Amino acid sequence: MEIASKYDSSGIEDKWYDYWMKQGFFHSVPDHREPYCIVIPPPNVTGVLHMGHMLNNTIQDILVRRARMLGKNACWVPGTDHASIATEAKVVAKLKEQGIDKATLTRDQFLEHAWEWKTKYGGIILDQLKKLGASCDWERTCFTMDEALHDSVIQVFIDLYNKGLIYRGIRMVNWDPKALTAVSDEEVNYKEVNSKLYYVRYRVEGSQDEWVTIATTRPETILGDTAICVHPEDERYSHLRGKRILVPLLNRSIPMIFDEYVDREFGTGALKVTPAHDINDYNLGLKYNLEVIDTFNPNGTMSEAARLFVGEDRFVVRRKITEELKNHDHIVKIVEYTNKVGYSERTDEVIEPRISVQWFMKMKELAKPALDMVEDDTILFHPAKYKNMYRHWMANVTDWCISRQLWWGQRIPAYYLPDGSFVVAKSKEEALVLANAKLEIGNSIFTLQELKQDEDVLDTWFSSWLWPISVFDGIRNPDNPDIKYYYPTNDLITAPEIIFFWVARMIMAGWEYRREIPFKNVYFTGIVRDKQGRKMSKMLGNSPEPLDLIRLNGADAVRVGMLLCSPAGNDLLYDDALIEQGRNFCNKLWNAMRLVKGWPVDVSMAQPDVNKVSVAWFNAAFNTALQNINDLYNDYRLSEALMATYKLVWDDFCSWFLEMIKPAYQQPIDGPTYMAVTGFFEKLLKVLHPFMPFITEEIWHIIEERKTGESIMLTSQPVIENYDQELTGKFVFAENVIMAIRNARKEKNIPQKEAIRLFIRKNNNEVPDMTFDDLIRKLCNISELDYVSEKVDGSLSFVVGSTEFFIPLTGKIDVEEELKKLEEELAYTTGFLKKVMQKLDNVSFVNNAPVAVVDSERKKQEDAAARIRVLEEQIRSLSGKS
RNA sequence: GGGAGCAUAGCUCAGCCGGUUCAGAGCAUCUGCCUUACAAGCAGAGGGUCACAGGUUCGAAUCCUGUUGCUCCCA
Repeated sequence: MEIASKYDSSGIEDKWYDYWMKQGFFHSVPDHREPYCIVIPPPNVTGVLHMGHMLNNTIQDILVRRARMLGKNACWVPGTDHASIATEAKVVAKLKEQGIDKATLTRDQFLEHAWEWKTKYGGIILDQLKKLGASCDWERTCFTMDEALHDSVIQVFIDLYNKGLIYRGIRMVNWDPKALTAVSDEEVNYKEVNSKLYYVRYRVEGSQDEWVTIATTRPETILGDTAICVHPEDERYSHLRGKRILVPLLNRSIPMIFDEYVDREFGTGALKVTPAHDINDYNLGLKYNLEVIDTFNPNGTMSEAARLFVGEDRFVVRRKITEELKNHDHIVKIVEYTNKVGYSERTDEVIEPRISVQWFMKMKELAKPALDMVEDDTILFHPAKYKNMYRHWMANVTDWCISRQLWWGQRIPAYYLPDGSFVVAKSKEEALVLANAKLEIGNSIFTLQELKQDEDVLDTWFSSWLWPISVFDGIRNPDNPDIKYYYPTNDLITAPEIIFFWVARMIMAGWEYRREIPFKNVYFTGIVRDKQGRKMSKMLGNSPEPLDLIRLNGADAVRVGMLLCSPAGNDLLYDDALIEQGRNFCNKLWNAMRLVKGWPVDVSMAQPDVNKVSVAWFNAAFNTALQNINDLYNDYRLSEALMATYKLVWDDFCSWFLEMIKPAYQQPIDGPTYMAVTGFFEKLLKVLHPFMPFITEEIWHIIEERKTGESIMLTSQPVIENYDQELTGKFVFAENVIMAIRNARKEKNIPQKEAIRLFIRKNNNEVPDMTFDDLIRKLCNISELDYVSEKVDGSLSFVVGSTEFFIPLTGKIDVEEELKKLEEELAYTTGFLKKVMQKLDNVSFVNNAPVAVVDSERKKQEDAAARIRVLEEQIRSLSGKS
């Protein structure tokens, strides 16, 4: 059979993915086995696959596939998130393109469009994950607005409201004037911007020419000023006590107030107070009972209350009012200034602090157990450093604003009565019952028509925080078999950016509704950046198209490339070279298969000793490596587990083992060795499978005939078996000998084809160990290998440990060069011995250091001394001759 | 402004509850090789005052203090 010399992933990957799907290998139902469960961090329905998803989902797939091969009942639940703001923005934009204004639609009409959009685009990202090889249980695919999940959210809202944990309150919120909704503190990004600091003077009421100068970055808010505040101990302003000030342009009279809040060093030390448009001013307003004048409309234009510039945009007004203030001689100066401005994470619009009525959730009570469970390692973070960040946030947690002024999402189940009070209930009908039950006897009862449901929807995270429970319908049916079997889930793989948005809140919800953790481990991935360390973004155009990468290199290569350089929690600097490395590795594996498949097998042949020892050695190497790989997995050091596997395959298996047992050209291999080789190959494929699902499946089917319905993904991971522990150490010596001979050949230009003789002299009464002598003979093309008691003249020589090796050569020995090399080695070893002696001569060291350490130093001393004797003797005899 | 983390080879990182010549890995670089699995390869080589300055110790990349630089989180 002719097999291509280069591995080509095209065709192979789709073939196997279809096969896995058709066979239903990804599907899981509860049974007697130990469960292993991951719920996917649901990507937005607006999203398309980006590099971050690739990394994140590769890791999940590795863990799931491995768990499956460890005999667990593995279940990876996929799904998507409705993403209120992002999706609504997309739908609004799309409608606009079609000439439809959202404002002309009813809520129901709009939602119809939104669902249509979701049906059309919402599944794209999940389909893309299939190209990556993701072994999700697609039959369990969930969406945060599916009926079950929706109802769970509503039920939880009602429950928390009844427990007094949800309340309605007037607060300063982060208003997004573009999305026309409040957003939570976590959804505001602060960016440093170059702006200006305007020094504006306000006239003191009742005076002709007495002024107070304030400094502000937002002159457009002057129209909403309701006080001027200075520090009570600021002598510059003490004369203004009891005075009133006139707001420029409006001549509205406002009080002077005195509060320690003011920073005397900043600006002029006098602060204009605009309670409606600044959180700190708002607090001052509460304290001094100031008037609140909201001068902005929801869309960021000036409201009637501003009296000037009504209907004009806040940033246009900033410019215009500055002109106007100049004209009236109120501007003292304008200086350049850098400050931090909040931007909406969703729309990138400048956030406007705004007073409004919103729904909030109390966090303090829920945060306590959620913090404890991470502190005491009931839930483990990988890497653990994120515990610090988590602790800090949880200890300073503030109430969560959960209402959003949108239509796409779970509508808040609160119903308002004509008198402005409200009841919270699952349906309008139930709300009516509750409302009437509250009535005092004699009052006329309410009708359905009189009830008005709250217009707002809930924050998307208010549904995702239930995700690990709600995907199994564990809120509505807390005792159903799925939730009881799969929950708590095992691992969560996510980005540190959403540790508060999501991770912390899932832990809270898990405790509140199941009295259990939602997952045992949280693995934080890094951010995928470009070579210059910049975050990948559409705007910069610095992100490769993931599906192109997969098409060109194969999903296995992409998975390997991405993982190799991304230890948990460290950012990954993406480089095409990484994928190339993955691709080369696929090719290596492929060619190893070609080699082995190409050997004719002669079952009548006895197994040569050299093969026997080689097999025993690789068995030792494999098991040692497997132990290490298992340990790395257990520590969630996946990239290191991959690297260890990579080296086991490439170095130990391909570079050493296959060369060791390789038959001569066109010669057959013996049966037992061939069986061992294919056995090892299969074990390696299994260890590799979680990292590289496609190529391992392909090769697994090539190296042996398989039945329909069989798959490597259903096999078991190799377990540690007995092996000769001493063999690894003995091989290191042989390896050194082989490398020394290769070097000698290279230096002397002796081609591999030309056989050489090798003589070995043991010193210091050492007994020769001949375990690998045949192997050395084979790999180095040695025609004659003998032990001698005297040095061999006219030979190239080298020393390994304190054993001397001689390669007889005619006329090719450069004595000077040999001496130089020996002198160098001697100098090095002498230096080493000196250092060891320094330690051993130090009484404190011998007395204080552990016995094992001292012993090991003594051993070093002996070995070095023995080696020095041999080197010195070689030098003596060599220079004696010259 | 408050807090956290990091600094080791050209790059990405491991080592860090002190103890093997401990200074490592992969990639990159350089030198030989188209050796009948693989040039997407093989065989080798070079490369670091472990950010800087002190301290503790018989012994420090590892522990302590300070300095500098970078990153992240919160306000």
